[in-house]
Amino acid sequence: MSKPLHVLIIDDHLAIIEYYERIFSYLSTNANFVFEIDTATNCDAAMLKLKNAFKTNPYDLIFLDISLPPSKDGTILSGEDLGKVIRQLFNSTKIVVSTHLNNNYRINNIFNNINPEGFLIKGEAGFNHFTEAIKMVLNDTPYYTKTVLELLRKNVMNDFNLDEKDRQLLYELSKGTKMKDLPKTINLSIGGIERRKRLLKQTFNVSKKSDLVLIKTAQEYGVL
Amino acid sequence: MSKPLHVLIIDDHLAIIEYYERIFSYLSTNANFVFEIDTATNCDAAMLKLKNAFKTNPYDLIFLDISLPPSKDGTILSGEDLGKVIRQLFNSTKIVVSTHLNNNYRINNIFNNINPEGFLIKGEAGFNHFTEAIKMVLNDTPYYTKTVLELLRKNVMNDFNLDEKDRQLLYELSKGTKMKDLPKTINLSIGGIERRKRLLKQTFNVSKKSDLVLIKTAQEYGVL
DNA sequence: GAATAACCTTAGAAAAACTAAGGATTTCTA
DNA sequence: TAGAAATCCTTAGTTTTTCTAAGGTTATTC
Repeated sequence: MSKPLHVLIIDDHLAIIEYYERIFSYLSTNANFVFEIDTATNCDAAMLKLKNAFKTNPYDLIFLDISLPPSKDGTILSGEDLGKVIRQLFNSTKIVVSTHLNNNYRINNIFNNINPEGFLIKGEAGFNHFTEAIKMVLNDTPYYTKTVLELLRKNVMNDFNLDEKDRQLLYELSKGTKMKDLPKTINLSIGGIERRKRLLKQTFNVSKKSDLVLIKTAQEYGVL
Repeated sequence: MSKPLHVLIIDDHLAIIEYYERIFSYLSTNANFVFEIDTATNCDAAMLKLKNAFKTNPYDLIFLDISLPPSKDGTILSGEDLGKVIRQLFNSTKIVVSTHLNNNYRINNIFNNINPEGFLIKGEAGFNHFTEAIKMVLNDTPYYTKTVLELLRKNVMNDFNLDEKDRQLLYELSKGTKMKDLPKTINLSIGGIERRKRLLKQTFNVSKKSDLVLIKTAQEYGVL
């Protein structure tokens, strides 16, 4: 019998953890896998498990929720930070992100920060999706659910060449941040920001239209 | 009983067509689908089918090979052109591209020109992949095989902000075009092209390395 | 080893991006 | 609804980036 696959489940809802455990146990009996499963319900517990595993028995697979309460010392703010740590610590650990977040900007950020092998949106993933995801990811094939795939697809398509500031601007606008407050976060003069907004409206073909239209269009294109 | 799904299979190998037909027939008996299947083995035949279907019975699903012999009149050069026509003619037809091509530059182009709902690399797709692809695509969920997914994933990740000229430069270099000939195709002075190449090497962290290294790195990142 | 192409530097021109300031217009709100 | 606040749109001037042109150095190759 081969060495069991070391798995860590990180989620702040016990019910979800139990759900995942059931899925792994199903795979054990039906697909000939052997798992050794750890769990953590918050960032601190997760960090502890990760540090221990680092020395002795690195994880093969980590299920990672993004919305987690921050660590006590405030250094780890979410599952996203945790994911970054995992990538730093282990280089062959497969990460499967499972989250209810479903807006493009956040998904994009998660790809940039974690680049997970699997990415499931909770609302669209059921038992079959999870079993499939585990099998695929362990087999070196990425697994993404519908919303994620659609975002990826839009992403290859459009070639807008926005830089970080553009994206930040769009994001802040979508949150309703006021123009006069933007220079604090974006490091440009009001004029410069206005210029960029004008150009953004141009690239999205919504010149002369409202900011709301800009935001919605950017979202449609999967940029936001 | 519901209206049958109108399917067109385009591939220049009869064996492949018969293989696909078997898959559709399997789905008919095992997954309660009803298909009406047309086939075409070259661009002209495909165009004819498309034009006929346009008036009477538009296709729900089209399986499209990319490497096809060009049409007699030389207007349709490959499955890629055919895909563009399909997108122009029909707006609700799902396209599944199945091809043996597997380099990033071509895959990228196919996304930009056709943006298929399904994309399978022939070497990595077997019976299960095809049945799964059909079911998923008809259910409005994109389906892509491993290589394609990995490319898409790289694509969200890297944020190099290359413009058309950069890409063109990389492409020409990869073909072995000489620097002195580039101004003819790229519309910049030699100096400007040299500058861009220097910057490209910088963004890919291969400054001071050879052009070949640049090309290979760009390919690894899925840009080329 | 001479020709050819690639690479690098420099100086200057041209274009693009940004700042700052002020006025016109719209939107908010008390 | 009048006044305040925020946005939008100029303009003029500065800084930064990008490009051209030309010439010199270093590899390649025939």
